[in-house]
Amino acid sequence: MRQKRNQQAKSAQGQEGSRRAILDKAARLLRDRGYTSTSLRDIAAAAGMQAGSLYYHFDSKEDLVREVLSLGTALVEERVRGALAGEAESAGALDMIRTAMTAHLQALHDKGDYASANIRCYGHVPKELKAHLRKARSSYEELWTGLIGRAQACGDLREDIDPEALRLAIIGMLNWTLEWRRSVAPSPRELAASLYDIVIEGARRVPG
Amino acid sequence: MRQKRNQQAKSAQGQEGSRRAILDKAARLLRDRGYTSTSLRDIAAAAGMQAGSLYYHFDSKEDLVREVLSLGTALVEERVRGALAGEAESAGALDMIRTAMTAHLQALHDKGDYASANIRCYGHVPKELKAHLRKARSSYEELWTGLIGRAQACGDLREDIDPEALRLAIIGMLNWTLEWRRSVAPSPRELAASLYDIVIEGARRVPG
DNA sequence: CCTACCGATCGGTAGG
DNA sequence: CCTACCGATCGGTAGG
Repeated sequence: MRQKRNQQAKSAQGQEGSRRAILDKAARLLRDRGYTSTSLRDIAAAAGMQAGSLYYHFDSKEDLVREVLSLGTALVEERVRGALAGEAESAGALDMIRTAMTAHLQALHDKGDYASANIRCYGHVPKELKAHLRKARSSYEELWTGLIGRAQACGDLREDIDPEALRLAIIGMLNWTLEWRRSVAPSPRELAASLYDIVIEGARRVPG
Repeated sequence: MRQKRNQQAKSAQGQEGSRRAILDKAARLLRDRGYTSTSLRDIAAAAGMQAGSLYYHFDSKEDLVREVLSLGTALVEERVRGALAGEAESAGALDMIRTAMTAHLQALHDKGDYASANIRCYGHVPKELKAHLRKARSSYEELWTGLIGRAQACGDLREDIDPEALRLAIIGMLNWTLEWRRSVAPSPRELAASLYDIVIEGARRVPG
């Protein structure tokens, strides 16, 4: 009886572990090869099982990929919200933007297979799945809209800049760093500092 | 005799026309679906021919795609160099950067299937082809390195900013606009003006 | 979870 | 350029 319960518990853990292993391997493959050139057989082999066995855990390829890419957005948002929550209460609006940029880059570059897979596959995914992912992104976009809006309201950022353009400029800069050759890229922290400096202070030399 | 020469000329034109039509259709499909989900049968059907007939014009899928994606880089570089060549001699270093940003965005958004295909497929392409494309990109990168270097040398841009970080920030901002929903995006010209303002002047509100 | 298999589709080729 | 076809591989399923 006890034996049986243990087996059930062990089995449940094994199932969850396998499921997580599949997602991990899928994230890496999706990041490296893209949506359509990542086959279920590739994913299964990487996870140490047969192709058909994936259907014990997922209903379809689209289902599996949806979970990977949704996690990608969720993990970035979670990390950024966590970093913001850890800020001192005295932090200004610009400090929070710098913190968010740093956390976003860290989520992308440190074990960021899920986030990278999302960014690199989003454009090539079936439209039904794309619509689903777009909704998940909007929550994160609102976070940034709030950060920028508060910085403008308290006078830290120019109010003549379209907040949506600024948000897309920042996100674009950050996400594009995935295209950099790894050898050239500095640490996420240094990278965030450089890009924050450029976009907030401006690249123009101020005379005097 | 004249008849025959005309036929030959016509035939040559027809071949070139077909070849160009194939590339055009392939560019659009590659932009929309990505590398691996664009089949040769899709491309052939869009160009009004049978799948096997593509091998009359190209040696392989990789060969066809290489030509599309290489053209993508070349067309952007050409447009930017053309715009810079048309600048007044009195143009300052920052004017030239603004001109280059505008031309880059115009090449991306106005009939920019080739450039968009390059940007969206680059990450998912076979590594041999990727190495080839990287070389083609480096010429364009040097153009930007030159623009930024001159602007720093003449005192228009801060010299404490890493020129490579600035180049990648600008290119990242510009290329990421392809991810915007079309309904939201303003014209390339307005877009370039907004992003130039953000990156050069900075988003911070200057007191006073 | 595996074995064994399905129909569909892929890139590519032979021969004209 | 087309017809007709190749072997390989795809996502997915039946039955255990």
